[in-house]
Amino acid sequence: MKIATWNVNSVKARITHLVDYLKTAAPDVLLLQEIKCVDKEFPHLEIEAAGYRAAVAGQKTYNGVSILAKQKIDVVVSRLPGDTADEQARYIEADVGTVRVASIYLPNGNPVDTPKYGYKLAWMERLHERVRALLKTELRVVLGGDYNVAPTDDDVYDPEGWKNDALCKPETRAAFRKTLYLGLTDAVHALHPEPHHYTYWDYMQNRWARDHGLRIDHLLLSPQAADRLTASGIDRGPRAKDKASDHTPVWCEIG
DNA sequence: ATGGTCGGGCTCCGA
Repeated sequence: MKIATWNVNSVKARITHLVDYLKTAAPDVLLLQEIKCVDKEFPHLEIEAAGYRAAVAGQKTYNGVSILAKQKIDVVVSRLPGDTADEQARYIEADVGTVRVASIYLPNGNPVDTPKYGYKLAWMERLHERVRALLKTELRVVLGGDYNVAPTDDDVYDPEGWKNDALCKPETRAAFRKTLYLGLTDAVHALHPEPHHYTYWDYMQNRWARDHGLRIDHLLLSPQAADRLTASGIDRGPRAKDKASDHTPVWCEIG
């Protein structure tokens, strides 16, 4: 089973690229972030024509996550548990076949001297509790998404320039490690430990052409999923296109 | 220190 994650930066603006990706990469499951539309505006017709079903947790203008799959999707939750007052659509979790998957759009957190950073850290603590509960189930779990965390300096083209950014700050990395060390496996890092494999390149300053990127999109696997991990990678193709998202898909294969 | 680029929805916000 091939499971991929992609922050598309507007599913409507990216529908042609998205359908191209489904046809060429043919993932069994695709986790989307930043779809930037409400449920009723989601391009279901195009997705179905490509042979996929969709579960959507939409939101107007910002955020929004989705799960696409060739087979049936049984949604478990459409918001991250732990704060019923939080309306932001950044988490959807479902069973697809024998795998529990989640599409995660972790808050960016910048600027760090505003409540946005506190929201990020609080959200990460809620995610930690959700992961703890998921690991107790002993299911095959694949948590994919835009984590807005570059786990180490190896994941950043210019660590010194980014050291005070919400994606790289020590508190951010500590919170990420705390959840990882519950027993999750980073599917790309496990098979490709070399530094400087990026998943995101800012639109500004010609960063894609210069490979000035960061690795902030991850697929985190429970032990039961990691035992079956056979391959993983970053597919740079979609980022090279005209009118690309600023992120590119990350994938893994669960045997 | 500034401004560089996108998408959405509207003349600015979030990334």
